[in-house]
Amino acid sequence: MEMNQLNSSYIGAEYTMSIISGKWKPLIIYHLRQGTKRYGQIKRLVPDASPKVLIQQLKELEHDGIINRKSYPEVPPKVEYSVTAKGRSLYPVLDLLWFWSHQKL
Amino acid sequence: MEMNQLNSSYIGAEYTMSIISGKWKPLIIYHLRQGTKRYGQIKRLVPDASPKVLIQQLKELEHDGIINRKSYPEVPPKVEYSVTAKGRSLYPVLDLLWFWSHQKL
DNA sequence: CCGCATCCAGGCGGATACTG
DNA sequence: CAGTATCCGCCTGGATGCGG
Repeated sequence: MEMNQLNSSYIGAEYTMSIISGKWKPLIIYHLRQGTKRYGQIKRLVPDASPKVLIQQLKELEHDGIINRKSYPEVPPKVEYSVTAKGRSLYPVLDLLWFWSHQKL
Repeated sequence: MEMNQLNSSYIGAEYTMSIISGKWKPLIIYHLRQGTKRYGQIKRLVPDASPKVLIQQLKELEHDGIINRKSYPEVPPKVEYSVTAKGRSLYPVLDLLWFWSHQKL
């Protein structure tokens, strides 16, 4: 499928946006892009997100197959988040969105 | 400014999305991409949008400099909408969003 | 340490009827 | 023809306190 032809409309663009358009999702993905992180680390990197919302966004990203959650059966608990292959395929999209916003026209 | 370096975080990606993430905006831009259109034509091309919401989306796109509104002082009224240069610079973004959603992983 | 439960507020979009 | 006006439901995200 070639991009230059037959984007029959932009149906589907909304789908992509629905996946990355949570309040903290781009930031979460950005930080996880630097490498696997524990929940507490993410919490500190995104301090303005309340725990409820942060968990919510992580769950949605996990549900959409963008990130992976790995829980270790330890005490105290340890949970690691990392970006999946599908998630990595989003990098060019987020890069372009970022780039457009910083462009002078 | 190069895209491959220093996207200091993804701050800004949200801005781009806020511009194109109205319910009918991608579809509106898609249709206007084919050429200048009158309000009534857009209304027929996007029939599921109520007049209120359609106008609202057009106004926001205009306010953000994505489309241009040209009103002719005639009776009956005639209004034409077209995509601006800034709006055209969004095409690659929307194309990529569309492409990602149709990708098999 | 890593969450979940509850309550709440603001904004977006839908339905319908009306106007210069 | 090209919009306005009004009312209203839903969903996202925020605040706060509790639990395994």
